[in-house]
Amino acid sequence: MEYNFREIEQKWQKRWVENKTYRVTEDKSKQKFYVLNMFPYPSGAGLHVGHPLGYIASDIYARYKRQQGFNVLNPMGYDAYGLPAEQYAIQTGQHPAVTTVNNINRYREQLDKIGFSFDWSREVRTCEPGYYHWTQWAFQQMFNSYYCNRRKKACPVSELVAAFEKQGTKDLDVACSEELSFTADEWNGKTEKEQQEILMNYRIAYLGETMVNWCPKLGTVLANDEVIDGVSARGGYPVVQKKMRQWCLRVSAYAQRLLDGLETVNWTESLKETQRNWIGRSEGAEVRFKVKDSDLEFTIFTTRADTMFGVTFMVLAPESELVPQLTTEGQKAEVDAYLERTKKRTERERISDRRVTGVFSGSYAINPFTGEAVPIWISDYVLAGYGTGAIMAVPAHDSRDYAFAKHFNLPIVPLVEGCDVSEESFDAKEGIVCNSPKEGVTPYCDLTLNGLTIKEAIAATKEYVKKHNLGRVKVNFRLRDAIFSRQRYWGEPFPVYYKDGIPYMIDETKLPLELPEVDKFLPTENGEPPLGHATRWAWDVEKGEVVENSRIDNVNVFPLELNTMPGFAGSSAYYLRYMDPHNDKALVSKEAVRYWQNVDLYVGGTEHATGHLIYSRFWNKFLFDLGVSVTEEPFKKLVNQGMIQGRSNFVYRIKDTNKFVSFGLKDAYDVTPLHVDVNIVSNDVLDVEAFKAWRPEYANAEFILEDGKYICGWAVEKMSKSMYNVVNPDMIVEKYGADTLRMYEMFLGPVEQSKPWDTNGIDGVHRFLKKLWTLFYSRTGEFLPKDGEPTRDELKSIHKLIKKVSGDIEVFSYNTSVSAFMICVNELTALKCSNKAVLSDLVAVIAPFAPHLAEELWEALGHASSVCDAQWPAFNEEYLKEDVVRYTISFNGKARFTLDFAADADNETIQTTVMNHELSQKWIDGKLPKKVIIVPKKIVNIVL
RNA sequence: GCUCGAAUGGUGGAAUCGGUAGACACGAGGGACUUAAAAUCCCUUGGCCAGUAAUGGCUGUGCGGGUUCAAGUCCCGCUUCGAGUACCA
Repeated sequence: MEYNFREIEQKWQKRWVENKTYRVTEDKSKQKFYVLNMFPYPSGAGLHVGHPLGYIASDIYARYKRQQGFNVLNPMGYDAYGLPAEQYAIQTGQHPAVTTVNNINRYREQLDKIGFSFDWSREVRTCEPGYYHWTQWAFQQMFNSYYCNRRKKACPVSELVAAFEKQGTKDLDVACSEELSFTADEWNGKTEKEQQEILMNYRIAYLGETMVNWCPKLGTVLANDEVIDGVSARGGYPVVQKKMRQWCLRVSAYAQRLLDGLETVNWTESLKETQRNWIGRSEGAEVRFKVKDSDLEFTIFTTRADTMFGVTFMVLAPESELVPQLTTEGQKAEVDAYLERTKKRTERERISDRRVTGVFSGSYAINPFTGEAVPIWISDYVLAGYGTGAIMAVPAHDSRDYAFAKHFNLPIVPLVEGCDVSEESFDAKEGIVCNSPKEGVTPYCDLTLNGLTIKEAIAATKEYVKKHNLGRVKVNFRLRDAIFSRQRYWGEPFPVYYKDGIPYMIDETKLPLELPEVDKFLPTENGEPPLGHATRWAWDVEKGEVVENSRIDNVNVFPLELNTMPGFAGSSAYYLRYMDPHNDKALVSKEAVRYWQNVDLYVGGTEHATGHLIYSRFWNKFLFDLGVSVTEEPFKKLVNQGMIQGRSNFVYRIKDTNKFVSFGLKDAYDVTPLHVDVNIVSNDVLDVEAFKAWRPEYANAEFILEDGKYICGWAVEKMSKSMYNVVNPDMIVEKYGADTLRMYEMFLGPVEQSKPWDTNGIDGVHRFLKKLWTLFYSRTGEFLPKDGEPTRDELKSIHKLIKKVSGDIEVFSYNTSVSAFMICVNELTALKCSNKAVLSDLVAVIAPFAPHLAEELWEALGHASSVCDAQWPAFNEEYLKEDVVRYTISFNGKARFTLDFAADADNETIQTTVMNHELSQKWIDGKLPKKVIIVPKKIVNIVL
């Protein structure tokens, strides 16, 4: 009987649905295990063969854990808000909700064919009100919280207000946008509006005036991780800097915790490193500089406090608030011209064109360590957003300052013994400090760093700064607050209305605030976001409901926020929602979250390293402070699956003809390589007839063949329609079955590694499954397995397999597991094994990989339950023991011959036997060997 | 520029603690069955050399050194490729 995968797979997929096989509930009698995939954005293109890679890997793990007796949560859902659906809506007028649902249905259809063990009853979609209710709710909680640096957690803003009323900002140590200082009396004397504005400085979700990445083409702002090389990550449109009032999340408050948390999670070192770099902690000092002939002073941040004596000028960011204050009359025209020029440059230009530019402000700053006056310059190599937006320039020891000094002919003072700064700066933090204070100059302060190492000098200077109150020791982070507003339609609406220009949260009990209908998805004529088109988008405070805009009256009815939330809002806490997806009272119930805790295994791509994986850790930490989440970190272990690239094929057309020459002969002609659809190429051999039928212009194509075949060239490229290298999983499933697809994707190589898709090897895997089938069914359809005692060889083979696969799954080495299956099946076939017990074990261990086939065979073997609940077999070392162990006998590391010994032979016996062996005598040649090394089970090496 | 990772046959990739490479699969070549094809099965397959043959020898994991009885694996110095990040003071 043939292995009829189509029938088998259909049958079991239906049964799984009927029997609710993958439904999970909180079961306190079992240990939980939470497996999660990064949920997909359902794009219009559908799934290609690369998408399921991670899902298959995690599905195998989930099934394996279940067979080990764990209660496994393995959910799936959709990150349904996003730009493509909205862009499509703008072009076609089709409502994004419709596009999204269509895409989701298509995804679901494709996913179902692969046989995943997802509990679809827990599906979430970020665009559904029942889901974004809790996205909005979390935002409100952030609005109502501030971050206390002392307790290192988020606390209610009401506590902060109480503190202001009692003692103003005295003893305040909280995360803020700007250091403010006021007394209780001053606070109490302020109007509501003024107080609200001050509170914005402290809220975790706050409205802030910030420089944003504005993408004119998309008509929206983008977060830093959504901008790559100065263009938008989606669409690749130019991005410019613009100051805007936006909702922001005070992610920076959590910088230290985000950094510390990395030590506690089981992620790859490289991913943790990426996050560390993104968080960018740097220890340094803030030092105040007075402005010459003025009462003004300003603060700079430096990590190189030891270089205070090498400061030869100061630089301000063009956007710095100090610029207008420090620009002198005489320089004003020049400065304004410079500011105008830099403003026009996009982020991209600033990156690509790194010419040294700058302008003198006309003012001088007094170095607090030397009393020296140094000129203050303005240049765009200093960033407004980092540190204080102002730096002290030490050209001798900073390459950027060096380039600037050279360009504008400013002095360079070296401070490290023996360093040569005639050609380039000496940036290394190694060496002995000299020149401080400058030789021959009467010291202005009593600090001498000469003779110290740079490290010691930094510490000494920091100490001095503290002692003399010249500034303070400071830790800076590169991590910025996340900009949380998008000028888009297809996103979560903010549950916010505006009264007198001040944002207020709509009542928590009235959530969710549903996305309104609009007739156009573009910005309005006066530049408002698309929600500006909504006619019913006002909030009646009295009634607690959305009403017509016409009713806005400044008493009870107020306009609602027009921005929507960014893509990462909905994906930041979805793993919590899966624990309790239908709860309309809370994001997640206490019981559910206490049971499921956090994600044990998270599988997804590295592209989310600085986006989703930062935001969602932040979001979780915030919810942890609130007591909603019960763990500090959301994802215990993280596996990054590699990207599957396309393997494109080429045909070579001889120029100006319709003649195509085979790969091996192409060098003899003048040819143009052309992409050819990989689906009509097999093992790089072109299906010539299919090629003629592929495109009308090729109908009359002629071919120059080699060995009667047309061989195509190939290259690894991104999988995309335009390269004709997209392989659709449905096609593979249709041709070979889901089980073959699953096993083949795993066999392709390590899950973490990126690799090109190549359908060529799939026959081998399919052949293997057919071979497995023949262990169970004869050609005539007779069921072969019989009761009885397994032989020693059979036991050895199957236990070797169990041991190997058990170990491999734990470390995600699925490709070697598939090899092990092949070896075992070959062995059992050779042994003509028909033992039921042995074959049951085989089916049980292959079940996570090929669930449909396993179910079919499991049932045939007479088991009543699903193979999903088949206990994972234990291996017995006894069976793996060899009777005889073959040793390789080496002399000075060169293998010479082999000898067999009983497995339990002791070293002394082995040594004696080897030394007395006639073949050994030839090499030893009568002399005594220096050393005999016996490596257990492997080698006897005799050192002569 | 900085950080991290990788490099093994024609190809994808194996190789726990350093243990004497190339598992498994593809492709290729040869053979069996068949009128023929498909399917299936068997043999060979890193390179070079010797032999009628079983077999034997040399060489071989990007390059150059080193440690070791023994190095794909450890150490030092390079080359190339990939990923992340980019004026972060």
